[in-house]
Amino acid sequence: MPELPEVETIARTLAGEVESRLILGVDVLDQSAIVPDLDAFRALVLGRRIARVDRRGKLLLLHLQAGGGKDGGTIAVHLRMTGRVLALPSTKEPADADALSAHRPRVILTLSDRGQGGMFLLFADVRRFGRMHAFAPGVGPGSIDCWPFYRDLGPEPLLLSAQDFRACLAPSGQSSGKKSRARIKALLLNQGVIAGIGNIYADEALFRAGIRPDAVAGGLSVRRLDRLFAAIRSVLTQAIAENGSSIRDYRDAHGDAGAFQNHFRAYGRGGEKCLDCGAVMRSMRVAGRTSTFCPHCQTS
DNA sequence: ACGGATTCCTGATGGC
DNA sequence: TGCCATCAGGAATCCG
Repeated sequence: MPELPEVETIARTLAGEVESRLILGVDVLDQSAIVPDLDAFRALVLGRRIARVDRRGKLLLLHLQAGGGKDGGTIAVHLRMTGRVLALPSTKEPADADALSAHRPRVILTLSDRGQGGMFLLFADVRRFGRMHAFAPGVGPGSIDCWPFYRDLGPEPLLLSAQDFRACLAPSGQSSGKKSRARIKALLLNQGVIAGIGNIYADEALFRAGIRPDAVAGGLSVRRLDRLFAAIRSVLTQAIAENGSSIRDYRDAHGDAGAFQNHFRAYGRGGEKCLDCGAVMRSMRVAGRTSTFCPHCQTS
């Protein structure tokens, strides 16, 4: 599933292929893939230039430019489970059509020639959970800054101090004085608390920090939270260096798989032996997700 | 108000 | 071999 390292890898591999190109064509093969509706989406992106590609949390962001270099709004792609964004060079041959449809695209953007031939940007997604959102420039209704999911995203884990990490896990507005019973894994998966962590990297970070996924976050010591923060940074950094984790569907913009799945120590290892102590790894459901941990190495 | 459960989707997988 | 139930999960939404 595309989490922070996967989306970062897609952004990096996509940037070199599409930056500075104009969007000349918008083909929507599945209208449920886009927000807003077809006419509005087309009006927001057609003729715009892709100025820059980057990422915020698990969102892939295409920053657009209008005529005269003015802000042209943003395309935000959320890949959810099985989404892919691919850059495919145009060959100007009739075979192009077959090559594109083999990827089962939901949306195809036809991009301008930059001197080395044209390019297609494909959004494909077998499970159809993902979305491609188009936003108007500036702030105000219809701009990305007013999209609640984007506006309320928590901080980037790789641009955060240990102290700020502890602060964002602390329950906000505890006016009643009641202690939160939220599980640590539920908080890590909550994009409004911290952005970009999904099931894979939550399990991997908790394993490396020696903390059970069902531990109550409010009961963890400062020392253990600092250890968790270090584990999150370490696992995300390593995963980016390995171009992400490809379990089944994930590919970068060139269609290449990542390699961090070969370094999993917790995710998907239920019933197998712990690589640290040899105990049998357990799986349980926490925050609605399968969560795998070592009952010996990880504690509440 | 908080936190858990459900829903949306389709392909892979396992049991019989 | 074929069929059917089960599972995977991010985030919106529903519910106790």
